[in-house]
Amino acid sequence: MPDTNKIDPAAETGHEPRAAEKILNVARDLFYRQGIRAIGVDEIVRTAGVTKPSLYRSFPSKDELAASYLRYYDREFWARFDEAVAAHPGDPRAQILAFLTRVGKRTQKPGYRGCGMTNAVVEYPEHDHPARLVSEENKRELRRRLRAMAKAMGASEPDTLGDGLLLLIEGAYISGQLFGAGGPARTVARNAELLIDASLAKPGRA
Amino acid sequence: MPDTNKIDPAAETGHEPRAAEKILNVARDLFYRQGIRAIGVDEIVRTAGVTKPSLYRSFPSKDELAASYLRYYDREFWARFDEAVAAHPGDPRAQILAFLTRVGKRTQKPGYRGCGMTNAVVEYPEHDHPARLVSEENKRELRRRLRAMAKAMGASEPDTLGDGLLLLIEGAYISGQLFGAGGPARTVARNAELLIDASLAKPGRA
DNA sequence: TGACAATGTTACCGATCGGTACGTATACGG
DNA sequence: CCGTATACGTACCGATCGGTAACATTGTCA
Repeated sequence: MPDTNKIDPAAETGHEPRAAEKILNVARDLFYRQGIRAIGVDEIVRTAGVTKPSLYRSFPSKDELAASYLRYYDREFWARFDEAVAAHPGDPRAQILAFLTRVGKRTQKPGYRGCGMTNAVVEYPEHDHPARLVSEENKRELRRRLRAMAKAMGASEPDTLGDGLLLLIEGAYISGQLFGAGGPARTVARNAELLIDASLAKPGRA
Repeated sequence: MPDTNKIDPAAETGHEPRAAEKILNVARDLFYRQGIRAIGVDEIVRTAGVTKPSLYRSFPSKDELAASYLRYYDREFWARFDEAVAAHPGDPRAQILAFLTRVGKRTQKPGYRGCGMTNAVVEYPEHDHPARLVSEENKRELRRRLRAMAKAMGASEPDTLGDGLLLLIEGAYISGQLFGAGGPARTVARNAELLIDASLAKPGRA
């Protein structure tokens, strides 16, 4: 299924960047670092060195530009996720821990701003906003995969464990940008490890 | 230490609400439900049935009004937290679980919008923003208390457990507004229970 | 009743918001 | 050399942003 925006600026490389590509690259950077609502289209086109009509020729609206930014972010996210999965074939526990170890490290880097999609959900509570739709789809799929991995691990309550891992992940995204280096997000992999092992033990209490 | 805003509209009741009080009440509702950046001062004063100079005589700026909203939110938060603590004297495990059980329930209610302070951090990445300062102070104190409670429980890695609980809490705030009813936030207390019990067992692995 | 302080109101400010009508430059095929 | 299509820029739109100057109203206490 094709993108909503008319052009895919990251299609092939080798050419000098077209206006649409420069715009999306700048928008990705500014939207992520400052927030979508905080950045105006004027600032985007000024930074990209283009003009406003160029933006609106490639993207129907600012909201759709934001959605394109998040679709890009979504692809990057799954690339990172699948990389961790591919590093430990057939071992979902190691897959999750590898992913969370890298998340934990990223959260400690200066200027970390959390998950672009999570942030977009906070910025846009309206359920039909283009940016939110992309984010919600990503999170639903993440939840589905985490639950499946928890089941594959043999957890006694796979849905609980999958959801618990998602809570830890989202908590790491937020805590990372809230506390910076040395914050709670540093422990996300270790806490996931504890939670997983506790869930693999027999039924637990009543 | 007194508030930054000139007036405390929730000081005593029994009088017909002054403009400042009406403004703050409306701002609390709109800022929480829609987000701070999404709401303009015109909409606030219009909804409150007052005019703009009334706002700016009681609050130095919109940013400071947002900070006042968050200070109010901070007080409500600690009231809820201390209520759970007081319900289980000397039993930090039960205190945490009581608090998280209520958090989990709140996240399932329609229109749930997460934690106002967490949302403000996402909306304002600048570290010197008045709204962010209030939120960061709240979160630092929460982290401190969670770690202290983890230590009081006798956790083998108290800082790890305290931080893990904070990750679960922040994850519940986000997931609650992201997934709505039936989302992962429902399991926050159960996952905290698993994590706590795993952390109370002996050292774990290397 | 008169003076003062607190509060509310009308009307306005420059800046920025997202978005667009319309003209211009460049590349390419005939 | 011309016609056409594609890509980009100039100049502008009404609406809304956060914030304010100047004036009117009210309550209180002497």
